[in-house]
Amino acid sequence: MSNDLLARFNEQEQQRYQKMLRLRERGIEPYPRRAARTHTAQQAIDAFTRGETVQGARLAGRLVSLRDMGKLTFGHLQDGSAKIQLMIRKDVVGADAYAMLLKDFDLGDFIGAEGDVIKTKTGEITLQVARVELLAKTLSPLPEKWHGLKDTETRYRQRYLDLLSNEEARQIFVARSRIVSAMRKFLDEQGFLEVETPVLQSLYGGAAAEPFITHHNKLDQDMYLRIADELYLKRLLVGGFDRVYEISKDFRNEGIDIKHNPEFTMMECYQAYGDYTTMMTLVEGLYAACAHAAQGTLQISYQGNALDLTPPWRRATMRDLILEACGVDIYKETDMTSLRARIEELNLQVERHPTWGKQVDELFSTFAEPTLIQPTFVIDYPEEISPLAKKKPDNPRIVERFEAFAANMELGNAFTELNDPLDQYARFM
RNA sequence: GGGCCGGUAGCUCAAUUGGCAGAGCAACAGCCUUUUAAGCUGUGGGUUCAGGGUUCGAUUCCCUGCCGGCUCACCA
Repeated sequence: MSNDLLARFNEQEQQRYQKMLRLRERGIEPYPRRAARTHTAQQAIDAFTRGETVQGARLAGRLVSLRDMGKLTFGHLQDGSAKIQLMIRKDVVGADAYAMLLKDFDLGDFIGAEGDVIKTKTGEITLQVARVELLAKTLSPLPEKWHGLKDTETRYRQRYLDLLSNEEARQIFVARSRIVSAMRKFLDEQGFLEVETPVLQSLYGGAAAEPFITHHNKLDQDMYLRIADELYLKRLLVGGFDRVYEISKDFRNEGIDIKHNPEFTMMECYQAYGDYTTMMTLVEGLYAACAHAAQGTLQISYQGNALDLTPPWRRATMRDLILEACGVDIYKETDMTSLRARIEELNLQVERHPTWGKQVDELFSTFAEPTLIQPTFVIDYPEEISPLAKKKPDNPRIVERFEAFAANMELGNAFTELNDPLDQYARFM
């Protein structure tokens, strides 16, 4: 090791380095090539719980706690599946191995442990260790065990530390993976074809957001990272596919907060020959499948709210929701003058907007949206704020569009696609 | 981008009016055969985010910058 690198080590890293050298001097390779393992921690626990006798199980993972009681030591080993207690007795593993464990192993080291699964007198399922081995010596100490890692910068920039010390972070990764996989399975079974469309686009569209700009050197041309997949997916319908979807990373050069990230994942799907009621059925079924996969139930708890995702979800028109929430009937106040008059008559505290459609949307988000806790399809939006949706047959000011809400959060957006080229042309003139 | 708050030991946090920079966990040396935030005794560990200013003296007050949190705007 160069002196440069050694000098950068802090006290604890120096100590761990010395332990590693000691192990090597005794002929123990601190970084062996592979580890034989017969069970993950979860598999060992599950097998024992089922009543099976688990003997000579070989586990591998990080040593995450150690409680030395003299001739007996307890600890925990954590692998990708779970955490399991280790019980290490000096008289079982032998004096040399026991001393090595206590002197030269550190929290955070990857170790292999072989033994029988038992239950201690406090009832915890535990590996009674007959043999331990080092799988990889770590030089950096782990974050503190009790308070855990809280510094947000470290949690985000060194996500591996967050995963190691915060169980919730692990759970979120697992839930996310199950959700994405349930989404694929559900859509595949419904006859959708998964596709990938361009991330680098010469013209961006499908949403109203600032793009990230990059440059193609050989073409000497600026390109944009996509802000949405919509336009390319629709072209696949034109090309003859009836049902397509894409799970994609998209990029928006906008503000960052708890619900917004410049780089984010979304799913878009398009289905021919149906309308927005078809999509509502699809969406509630999709959420139900994802919730079942991630939580095993459709009764979920989110930020203090008990949510029931069981289909069918409530459907309510934007008009009725606004009327209930603040007493304005947007089907009566159909122009800016009468809408403003009604708002002033009721003395509503609401931000002003230049057009009727935007003013209606503002009334909705100010008064109606906060009331939407249980899953709800808000249907029938103003045409002005939905330029790609088909108009209602009986009301040209309103289009067949919905947004799904739950726990005051938007879950999705869809509409009966406008496929009349003359109407579409007229709307952009 | 605006406003407010913050950055101190490996981690989580203290530090009175500007006056020797501390605790718990982690680490190190010990004791302990049923612990699980184990317990007990002892020890070491600091460029107080960076740079500048005021002062006899700055973690503390002022300025600039960097990074983060909350919030408003934008966006989904």
